Amino acid sequence: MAWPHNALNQPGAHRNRLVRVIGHVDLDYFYAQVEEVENPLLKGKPVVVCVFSGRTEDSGVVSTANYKAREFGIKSGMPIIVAKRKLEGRDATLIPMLRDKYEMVSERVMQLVREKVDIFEQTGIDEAFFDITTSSGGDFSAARTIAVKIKNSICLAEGLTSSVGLGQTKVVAKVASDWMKPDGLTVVPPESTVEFLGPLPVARLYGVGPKTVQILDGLGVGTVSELARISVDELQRKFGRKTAVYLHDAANGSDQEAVTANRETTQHSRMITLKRNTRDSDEAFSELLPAMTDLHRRLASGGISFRTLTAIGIATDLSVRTRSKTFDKPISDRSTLNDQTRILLRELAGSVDKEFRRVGVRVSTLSNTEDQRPLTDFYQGA
DNA sequence: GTATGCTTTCGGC
DNA sequence: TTACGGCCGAAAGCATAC
Repeated sequence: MAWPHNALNQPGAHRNRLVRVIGHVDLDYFYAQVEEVENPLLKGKPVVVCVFSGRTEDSGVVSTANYKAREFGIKSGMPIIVAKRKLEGRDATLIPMLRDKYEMVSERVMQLVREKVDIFEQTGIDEAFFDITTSSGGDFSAARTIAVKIKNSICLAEGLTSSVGLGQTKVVAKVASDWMKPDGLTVVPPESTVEFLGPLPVARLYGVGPKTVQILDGLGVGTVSELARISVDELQRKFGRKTAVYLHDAANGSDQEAVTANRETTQHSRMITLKRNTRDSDEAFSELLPAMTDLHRRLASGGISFRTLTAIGIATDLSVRTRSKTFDKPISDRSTLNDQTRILLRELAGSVDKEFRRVGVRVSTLSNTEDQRPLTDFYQGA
C-alpha cells in the first residue's frame, strides 16, 4: 500500500519533545488549472483533461476536471464518453493530457516550495509534504506565515492556486490541505487535532481507500473517532502489523511518520491500451514497442540500468496480472530489454485465461549505468 | 527465529 | 445499460539462508 511507513528518524526528534509542524501543499485541480493558465479564455467554463487511449475516438478516462466541470458531475477516472454526455451543451473543453508539460510546471513549483522549508518530500506531481518545525520554532502562528508565503510565491510565479494544511502529523496536514479547496489554508494546532479528525469518515485519512473502508465497515468502524477506539491488536487481525499500528496512530493524530527528503525514483514503467483485446503475446508485444522505446530512452538519458523486469497485463475485466524476473547483472541494452519483455509477456499470457486489454512493462532495482553502484550509494556517497 | 530478497498485489493521484 | 489510463511507491506473501 502507498503508506509512508517510515520511522520518525529526524535528528533530535526523540530527544526533545518539540511538537512537530508539518505541512501539506496540493495544487488545485492541477492539470486543468495549468490549461486554464495557458489559455485564460477557458476560465469559468468546464475544462476536462483526458487520457485518450486511442482505441476508439472517445475511449479513455478523465484525468482531471476543473470545478466548473465538477458541478456537472465530472470526476477523475470517469470514462470520457460518460463525461461528454454529462457536458453536452455546456460549452465544455476536453483537452488531451500532456504529462511532460505538467511535469515541467510541477518541477518549478516544487523548487519554490523546497527552498522555503526545512525538509521537503514530494509525493506526487501536484503535492508535497514539508516540515517547518525548526523554521517556525514550533509555533503554528509563525508556521501560518510561512504557508502564506508558499501559496503567494506559487501564485506569483505560475498563476496557480494551491491548498495548504498545517498540523502536527502528516495525516493531519494532509486532511487539513483537503479541508478547504480550492485556494485553501487550514491550520490545525495540536490542541484542535482530536476534534478535527474525530468526526471525519475514515476514508478521509491518508492511505485509506475503498478496500480498507470496506474492512473497517465490517468492524463497525465508520468515523476516525471510532477507529481511534479500536485496539492495535484487533486491527492486526484484519491488517498487517504495520498497517494496524499506522491506522491506530493516524486516527489518534499521533502517527510518527517523518517527512523525509525524496529518494531516487525506484521504478519506471510504461503502459498502453491495445487496439483490440488479444491473447496473443507477440501481438501485444509489438503494440508495446513504441512505449518500450520511450522507456529505454528514459533509462538511457538518465544513465539508468535495471535488474528487475516486469510484464504487466490488464485483462478485459480490468484485473491486473504481472510476471517479473530479476537478473544477476544490471541491464541497460535495448535488445535484452526487448527479448526478456517478450518472454515474460509470453509466460504471462500462458498463465492467464483471459484476453488482454492493456499491457505494460516495468523496470526496477535500478542502478547507475556509469559505475554500476546502486543509486542510493551513488547519491549518498562520494 | 530473523534477516534478506524477490514476486505479486494494492492503493493513490 | 455500459462505458474505463498511466503512472508511482510500498506492503503482503513467499522463498531462502543462516
